[in-house]
Amino acid sequence: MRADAQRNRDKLVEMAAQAFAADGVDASLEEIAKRAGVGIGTLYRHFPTREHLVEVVYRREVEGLCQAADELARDHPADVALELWMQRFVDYIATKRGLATSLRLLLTTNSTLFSDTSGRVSGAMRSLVEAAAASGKIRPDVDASDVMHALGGIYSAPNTPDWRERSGRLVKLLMDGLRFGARG
Amino acid sequence: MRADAQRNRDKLVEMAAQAFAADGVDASLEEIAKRAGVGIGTLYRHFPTREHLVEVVYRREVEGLCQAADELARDHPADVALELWMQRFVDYIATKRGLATSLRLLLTTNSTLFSDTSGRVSGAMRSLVEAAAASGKIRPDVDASDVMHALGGIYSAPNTPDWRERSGRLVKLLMDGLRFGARG
DNA sequence: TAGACAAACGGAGGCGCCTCCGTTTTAGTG
DNA sequence: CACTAAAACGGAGGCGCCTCCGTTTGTCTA
Repeated sequence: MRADAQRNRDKLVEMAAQAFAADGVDASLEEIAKRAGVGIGTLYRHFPTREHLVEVVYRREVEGLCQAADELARDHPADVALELWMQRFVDYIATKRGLATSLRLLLTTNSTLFSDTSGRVSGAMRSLVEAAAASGKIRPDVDASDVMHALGGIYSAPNTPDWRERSGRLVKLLMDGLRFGARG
Repeated sequence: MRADAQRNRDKLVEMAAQAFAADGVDASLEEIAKRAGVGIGTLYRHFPTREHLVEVVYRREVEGLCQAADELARDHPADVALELWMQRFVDYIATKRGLATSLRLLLTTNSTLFSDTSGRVSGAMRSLVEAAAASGKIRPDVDASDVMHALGGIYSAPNTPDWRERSGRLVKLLMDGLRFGARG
């Protein structure tokens, strides 16, 4: 791929991520192209349909989330890393919710998308939880899938305006529970 | 509702059914309005979104299918009625397949749609099967849900060009199996 | 039957989608 | 460097979506 093509593609994905986050999946593609500083034709060459673009943005989101797990684990104590990551997980769910309509269509078409991403995310959570348990920062008798399950509450809430705040409190509460009775 | 409004609404649904069958859910709404002899504004007043129109067309399709069961039962021997109805069921699946994308969205939004329609359809099949079994035209040791299950094959085939022919043969084969060992 | 008014009609206009193709840029070659 | 072919760019144009509002029609009352 030519250097300019790569640059434009990256810029398009970047702008699309912002636009989808701000305006939902129905954000104007022409606006996205304009903000990326390219013509609409260029956008369509890279991404033949809106769904293609949504998928790339979504995979990028998942990628960022998983990469953050590694960085947080490197830069913070294990329990703090877990908490920060879960707060970021809330953001991820928010964007996933925004992309839901398109994702539903994608998931029925491209079945690898779901298995790819859900595997990656739960893997990231697992390693954070196990590291925290091993270091004694949280109680040892918890399983990563239990924690994931406990986070399930953030899915259920409708799009209330205070959803983010409530989800943040849910994470803190969960962390308190996890730290209770820890060795460290 | 004013008489002219009712007339226009009926005409719109009629034309929409034809258009969706011919061109899929992406059929032009402006074309549908034109063929119904009304302006595009009238279409949008009756059906604020494409999905509203799809839902009404779909319910109408289900309605017609269930009503056909009664009529066929009245006008034909029980086994013939069952066979004719299953042939019509194939058409129904074909249109349902065509509307699939929109229906998927509708089903997640309006949960009564699925329970309403699938209940009605399986009820119609049940009464046809039971009547045929009771009259001795087909073997008595079959359950309506088994027959429905046997028809499952018509779902699986991708949109091959000969799908309709193959489904028709499937129905005939199934009927032969049902008639085998019947009293009458 | 005339008159009034609520309800329905219809299409112009503005916007986004997407295709198509002439123009520009890049990377490789002599 | 100059040249060239391949690749990428960009935006005009055509089409469908949907809203908005001035016009028409049906229905009810006197």
